[in-house]
Amino acid sequence: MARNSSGFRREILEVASRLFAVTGFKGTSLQDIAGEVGCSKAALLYHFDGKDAILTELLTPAVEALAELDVRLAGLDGDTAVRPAVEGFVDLVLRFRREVKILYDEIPEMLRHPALAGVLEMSDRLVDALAGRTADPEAHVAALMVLGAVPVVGTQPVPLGDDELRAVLVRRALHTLDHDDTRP
Amino acid sequence: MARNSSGFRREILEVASRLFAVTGFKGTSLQDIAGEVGCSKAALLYHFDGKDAILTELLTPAVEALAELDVRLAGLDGDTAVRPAVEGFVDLVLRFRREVKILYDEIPEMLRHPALAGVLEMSDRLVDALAGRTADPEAHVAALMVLGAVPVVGTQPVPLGDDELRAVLVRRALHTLDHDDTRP
DNA sequence: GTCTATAGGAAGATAGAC
DNA sequence: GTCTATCTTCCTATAGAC
Repeated sequence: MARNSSGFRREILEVASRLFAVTGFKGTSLQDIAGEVGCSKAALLYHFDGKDAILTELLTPAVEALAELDVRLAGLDGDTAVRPAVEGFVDLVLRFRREVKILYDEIPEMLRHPALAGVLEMSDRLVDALAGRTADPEAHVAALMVLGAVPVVGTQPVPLGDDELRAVLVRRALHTLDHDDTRP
Repeated sequence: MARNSSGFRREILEVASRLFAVTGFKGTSLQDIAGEVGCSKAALLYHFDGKDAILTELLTPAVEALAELDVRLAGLDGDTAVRPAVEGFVDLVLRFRREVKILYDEIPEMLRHPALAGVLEMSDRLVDALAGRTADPEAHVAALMVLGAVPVVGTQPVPLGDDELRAVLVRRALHTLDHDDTRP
């Protein structure tokens, strides 16, 4: 036959990974995967113990790589941890883009909701403004960083009052964008 | 009676908002909301035209505020847009924390999946390493910013090759953390 | 190994009693 | 206005034929 068992497994994982990254885990049904692969739901469930098992097999390498980074950093004190942490984290994210997208693309999935019409376009223009309306790729990257950074900090518990948090966030975002405040 | 119509509507919105922010939109059923409010699904659907209508009413103020910022920034050229963009964005996120959480907390919902066991704890330790293992709140904020920034950039289309993107990301992340590379 | 058929359940939404 | 009961649809997962 054209595809052996393990080849079929890999094909299922490949399709599932792509669909999960686009429509989210919950937003993707076995039907969707089966349709794309060109087989039945039952065939999927012969090769995997369930939808969860597919996700688990998909994410395990990335989680293991994170665990390795975790161990590596545990041995480093204070300042010496910063650079390895940054490099390790960046490498991890870039290496497992697809897997990270599975986590994060529940957001674009939500952004397709009618209630959020136009938000994507406004975000693009916001990034443009944050980048100082230049075509410089590095400014664009820095602007995207701010776009991702602020919501995470804003929705996470932080040991700061609201006014203080606002001031710190604005200052550090401007710093990231190389627009440090020089006013008195 | 104890609660009038509009009071009931507000209570439904309040409960829905909280549940959406914790378990995500798709992860929260009308049953869940009704149970928490202490009424039936039918009662919910008497006051709202459906689950989507609840979400829409919940997110509309935040989307409108974003639209206002969008208009305000459209009139500003180049560099002059950066600071208002940063301040406007930070204010927006902090003012609509709950709504932003509804978008972003599809992720923590996923992080509860067995395949991702331990990832939250490892993330906490990663933030600690990124912050240089200090108790300084600003360093902690900067570390959280990097944690949020890198995945967004890594999963977004950027006009850079992989090696270049890695280099830019590492450099700017270190810059955000005040650990700029001073090596030759 | 892969299929069809179906069980079994949960979701959103509706109908009609009160 | 709010309820119970029900409808429809979609989901995951299983059983058994081929």
